[in-house]
Amino acid sequence: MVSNEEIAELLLPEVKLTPEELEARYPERNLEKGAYVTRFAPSPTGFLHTGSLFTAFLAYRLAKQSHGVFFLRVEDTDTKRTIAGSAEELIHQLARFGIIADEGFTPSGETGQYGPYQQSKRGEIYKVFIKKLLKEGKAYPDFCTPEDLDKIRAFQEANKILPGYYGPYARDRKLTNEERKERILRGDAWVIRFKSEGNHDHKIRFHDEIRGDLDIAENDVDVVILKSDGLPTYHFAHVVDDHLMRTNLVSRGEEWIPSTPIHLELFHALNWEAPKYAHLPVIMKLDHGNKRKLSKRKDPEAAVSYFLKEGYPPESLLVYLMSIANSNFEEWTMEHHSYDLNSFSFSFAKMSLDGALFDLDKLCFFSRELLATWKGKDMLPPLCAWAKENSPTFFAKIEKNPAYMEKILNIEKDRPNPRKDYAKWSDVEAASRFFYLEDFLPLEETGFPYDPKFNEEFISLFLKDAADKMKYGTDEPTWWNSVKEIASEHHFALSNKEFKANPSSYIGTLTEAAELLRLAITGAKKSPNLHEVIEILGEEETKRRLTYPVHRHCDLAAQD
RNA sequence: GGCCCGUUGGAGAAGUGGCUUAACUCACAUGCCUUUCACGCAUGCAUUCAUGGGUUCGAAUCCCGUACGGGUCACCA
Repeated sequence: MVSNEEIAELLLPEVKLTPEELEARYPERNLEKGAYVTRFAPSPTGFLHTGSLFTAFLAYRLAKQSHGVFFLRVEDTDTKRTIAGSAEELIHQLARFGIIADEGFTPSGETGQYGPYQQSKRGEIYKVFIKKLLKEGKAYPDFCTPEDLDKIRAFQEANKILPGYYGPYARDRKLTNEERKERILRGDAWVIRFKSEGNHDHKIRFHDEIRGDLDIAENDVDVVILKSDGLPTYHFAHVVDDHLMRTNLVSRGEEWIPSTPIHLELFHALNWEAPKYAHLPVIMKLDHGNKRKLSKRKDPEAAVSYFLKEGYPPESLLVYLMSIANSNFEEWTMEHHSYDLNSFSFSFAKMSLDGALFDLDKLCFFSRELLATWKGKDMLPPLCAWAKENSPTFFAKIEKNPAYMEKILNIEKDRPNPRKDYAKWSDVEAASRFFYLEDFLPLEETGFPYDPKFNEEFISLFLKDAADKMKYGTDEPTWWNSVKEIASEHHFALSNKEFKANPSSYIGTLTEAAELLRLAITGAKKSPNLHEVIEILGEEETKRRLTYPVHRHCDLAAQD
């Protein structure tokens, strides 16, 4: 008679540690009541996905607001898909959003008492529990080749039976220990499967923190828990790690709901208490009238790097994500006049169940609102950082005279309702071009779309007069009065009413006069407050622009 | 295909049997303000809560069926 112990020994002779030793090595955490231990557990298989940021962010907030622990564990058990360096990149990108783990991987390395926090380095730990299950007869070696598995599946499909390695179709489950021993000694390749005691016709009920009670069929599949490469599958690694790392709240994407019964059965078999689960909705996108998951391949906004590159402040994205996560967040921001995410208490109860469509418009809205609350000095450093990475020419301009850029950023900021021009840093680059001579000169040469009702000679005279007589270095009303005076001298009506009452006695309206100035000075029909623009440009440059030979260029679509 | 989850306007959503002739926000539209644009302000935008049936004096809210959308059925996570 070959015992389970003997099989376990044959399979995993190198395992000497005991489960008890591990339990002692990773003791229960001593935290205040209600504190959540959460985690973000990415696979280092590529760039940081927007959905992952969402998941990571919420797990982070949950831990923070409950005075718990948030750790970052790298799930790299799929060695084939692992991309070197991507874990580091993930961690650094998360850090740019202020999401820095208390434990596990941080930008400055690995820390914490519950490590290693990288699954590929925990091989021995998993095997300790695999061996335990083996000894207890709760797991067994499976010698099926991929071809064998294909055959089983093909048979099931042909006979319209539920596919999978379970019950009567779990071929090697029925092997005797003698047979197992013989095949192991013979050197046949094996994996370890969990021996499920579940019944697919039974439903189990488990509580999801977001969705409430869920009734799902029990697991009856003998899932692989140890792959032929000696590493565990996700299912087993999750159960062991989250138990040993004392996670008490697992938040993950809703795609994990169907496999939760497997995890629950595993926890039960190991005699552990399962953590709470919260299955987060997935962020979707509308594609030809259909909702679908944000796709890495089709959607640029699926990659967090896209937003960073476009120059959305990380804070904006986070605010937007929180608005999708909790329906009451937006009202909270209005009530508190604040976008401080740390002050807002996130709750599962206010979470909607189906995946929100990613809405770039709304992101921009939040971003504009947020940036409007930042002064020039707050905006300058992140703007610089963005430009340095994404637009060297822009960066050079800023760096040459940061104070100048700060003034530009401060335009119309000093009032109760500041402008909301910028949703992202690249907007600043576009909007500030005319302030820089090297960008303005070529435009000036091409000419501007002056209203055809004025001839060039008149425009020249008016602008020249304005250059000479307008007041510089004064407050706005004084300046504006000087402009009005000049306009009046050139037979512009001082109000639209006056003009309407007596159109023949005026050459045009004050609005039209202002447009001429605006075009000459900024090159566009729309611009921020002219007075502030002039004050930033300075008297000399303003005069130069106003006295530059007038070129009319009517079909400049870009002048808007 | 089996199973699971979901379905309130273009988008995010409030709503948990009567206070809903369905909040609020974005987007859109119009108007006011204004030296332009933006801001701000005002107004408009679901006679209806995927759909059919049922329970009830009364349903977006409870029950059943249908449709649609999403997810999942790997030695991937």
